[in-house]
Amino acid sequence: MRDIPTTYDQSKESKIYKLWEESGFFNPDNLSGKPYTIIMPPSNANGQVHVGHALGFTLQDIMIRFERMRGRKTLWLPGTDHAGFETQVVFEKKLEKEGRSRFQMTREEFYKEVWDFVQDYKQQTEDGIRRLGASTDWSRNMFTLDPRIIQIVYETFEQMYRDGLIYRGNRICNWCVKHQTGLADLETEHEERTDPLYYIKYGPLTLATVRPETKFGDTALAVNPKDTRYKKYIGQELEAEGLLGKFKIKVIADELVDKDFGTGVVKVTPAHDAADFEIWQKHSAKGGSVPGGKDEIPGPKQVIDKRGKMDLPNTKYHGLKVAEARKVVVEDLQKLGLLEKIDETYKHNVSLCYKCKNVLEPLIIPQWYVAMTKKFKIRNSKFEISLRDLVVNAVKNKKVKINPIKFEKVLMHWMKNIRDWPISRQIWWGIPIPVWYKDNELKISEASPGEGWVQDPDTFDTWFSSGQWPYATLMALDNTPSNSPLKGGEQRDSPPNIGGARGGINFQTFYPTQMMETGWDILFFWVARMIMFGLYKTGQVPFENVYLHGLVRDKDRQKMSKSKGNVIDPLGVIDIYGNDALRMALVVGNLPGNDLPLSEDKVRGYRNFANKIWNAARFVMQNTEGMDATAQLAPAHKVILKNLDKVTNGTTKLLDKQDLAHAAENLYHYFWHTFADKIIEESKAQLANPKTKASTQLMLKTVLETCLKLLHPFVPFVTEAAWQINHKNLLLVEKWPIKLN
RNA sequence: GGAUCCGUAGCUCAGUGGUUAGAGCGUUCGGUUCACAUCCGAAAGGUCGAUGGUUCAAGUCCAUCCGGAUCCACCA
Repeated sequence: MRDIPTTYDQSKESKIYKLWEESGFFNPDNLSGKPYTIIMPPSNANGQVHVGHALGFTLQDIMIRFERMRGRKTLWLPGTDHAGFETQVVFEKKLEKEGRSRFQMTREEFYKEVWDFVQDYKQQTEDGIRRLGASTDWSRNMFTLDPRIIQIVYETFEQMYRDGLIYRGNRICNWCVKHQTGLADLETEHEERTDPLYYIKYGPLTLATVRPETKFGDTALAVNPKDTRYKKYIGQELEAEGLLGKFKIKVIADELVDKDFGTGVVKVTPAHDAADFEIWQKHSAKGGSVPGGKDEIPGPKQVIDKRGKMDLPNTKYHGLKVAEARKVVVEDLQKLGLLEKIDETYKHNVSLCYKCKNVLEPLIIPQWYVAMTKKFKIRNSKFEISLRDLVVNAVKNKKVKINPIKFEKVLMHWMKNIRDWPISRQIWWGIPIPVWYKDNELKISEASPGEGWVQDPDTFDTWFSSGQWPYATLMALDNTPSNSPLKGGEQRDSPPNIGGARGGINFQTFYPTQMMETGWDILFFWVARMIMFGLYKTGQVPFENVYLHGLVRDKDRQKMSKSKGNVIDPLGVIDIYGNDALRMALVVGNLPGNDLPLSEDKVRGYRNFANKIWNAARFVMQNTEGMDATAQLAPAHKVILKNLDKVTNGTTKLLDKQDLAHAAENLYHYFWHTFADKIIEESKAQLANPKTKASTQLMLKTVLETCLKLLHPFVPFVTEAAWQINHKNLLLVEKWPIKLN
């Protein structure tokens, strides 16, 4: 009998990984067949590898290993993300703890420190990806700040600018006073609060507001045109008593005003309220957005600055924070008899910064925007379409299929109501916007176009660059010489590149990719933008399928968080229970789009399964030594193999349907409760009988090896370890058992 | 305000309109040195959220309601 340990030793996993990696089979250059590509969502290089990473890696690795065994030229391209705002927030927290602040540093100092911080985590993340067993092609590893990537991002920016799809707009944005940057709507949260609603007298009228401190920025009062109570005031200029003496204010009519809110009169403060900004645009030629709009009211009057303090020089309110100013203003209004009443029960939604949860201050700050609904002409065609509709059509026509399908609806609904996307951020950690200004001129250029030019101080929203990831990575690998003179500051006069993307062998071979596997929480942030950029830049979708996984929660369905102390460290788990155990725990019972509760018990259960595989293999190998490979199968054993074919077919079908959870569960069940509990148990007597021995041996060996192959994508380590006992080649590239008929 | 999803065993969830509604974990009982410190066998446990409808047939389709979750959103 061969001496095989009775327990699967998971400490050998790193050796197995090394064996795979050094074999070269992670690299599609060493594989043949039809390409199958997954671009890994680049992991944020600003923290430890967490169990959410482990989930994504596991699902992607299963798909990749399955397709590789099925004979496809599989590329799984790994990468890490500088993660602009996310990383800057993490880093600023760290500075805060050290009693420092970015506002005491130069931009260069800050950038360098963050760079080193990120490089450190980048290394840790890449180690984590290896330890989690991901069969990625490390020769094609990518980082979002790779100069080749940045180059491509700049080219896209330039193209879109020339197509009129990118513009600089001076309009109201979500401003985070703490982080000192504008944010997209997606980066805001809404919270219902009960705040006092103040009824304030404006001459003969009374209006209700939750923000009395912004009254200094009022440029009009507005009522609903159908409101008979106020008809006589429309168009009138009222004289009113205010905190800074008498003032005049015009009354206008707008449908947006709700007759039933408060008194039916609202103040219009375009500099500090998004709805008011819109009213101003409608009622002013200078508002710009409505051609031929009536020039009824003055423009926005800013009374709050970027730090969230009152900007009213030479008044008692100047320099007060908004919250303090509100108190003082209310007191003063009361003293002057201008405060009619306070409704303390008013409930409304406030917008918060999704990171620091501070109330956002709507401010007018110039930002760069992507025009989502504006039509543009596709190159070499008369066809006009908007970026939004590129995405909508691709999803509608199933050029991109989303699993689970309900997210197609969710995406469509979001796209339908989409507004222009602000892509500039007032942060330092990120890709600088390649725009330079001089007097009233603007040039797109990576480097300074010359004397007197000043660069736009902003950086890109991370999603503007990561949204280009699928083609950018592949094009960067090809490192096709760029025809963009961005570096020199000259303007290119070439048409947009739609449908005629440049690209070398990597791009041509692997684009469009087959699968994008990521979390549903970044469907809008990332997936939608990738589809958009992909179609715009290359004329093709970036991926044919999207698989969206959910959030890994603790055993009580709680979100994992450091403060709750319920965070599961995947690397710690695999040290104790092994990689395969964690992988099974992450995949069984995990349907796309659903959150997954994970417990140590569950992992332990699958550790037992890994050991079961090991021991079944041990039993079969010990009992099939020197077997007669030409033996005839007994009819009973043929039946067993026939049933095994059903398992093979079932697994293949489920994997084709992207139903990894059931594929894993069925295999688990078959292997343990059919193969181990029944087939092996019954084989013991047959092995002891010389008449049935040979057939039994052949049957056992066939079932075992088929199972090892079928199980390999799910539990690659233990299956490879078992396989290696008797084979010189790697299970990694064994042929997938195909029994479909 | 708009939208989406979910209510099935103690827990987590499966369940193409068709026998007796399943799995894993947990629970209870029994057995095990013979591949398996990580084993095996068996059992208990369900008016499938409620009501009504379509159908020969409904956990499954439709409507309404109740309960829960989530996403989006410029109403002061």
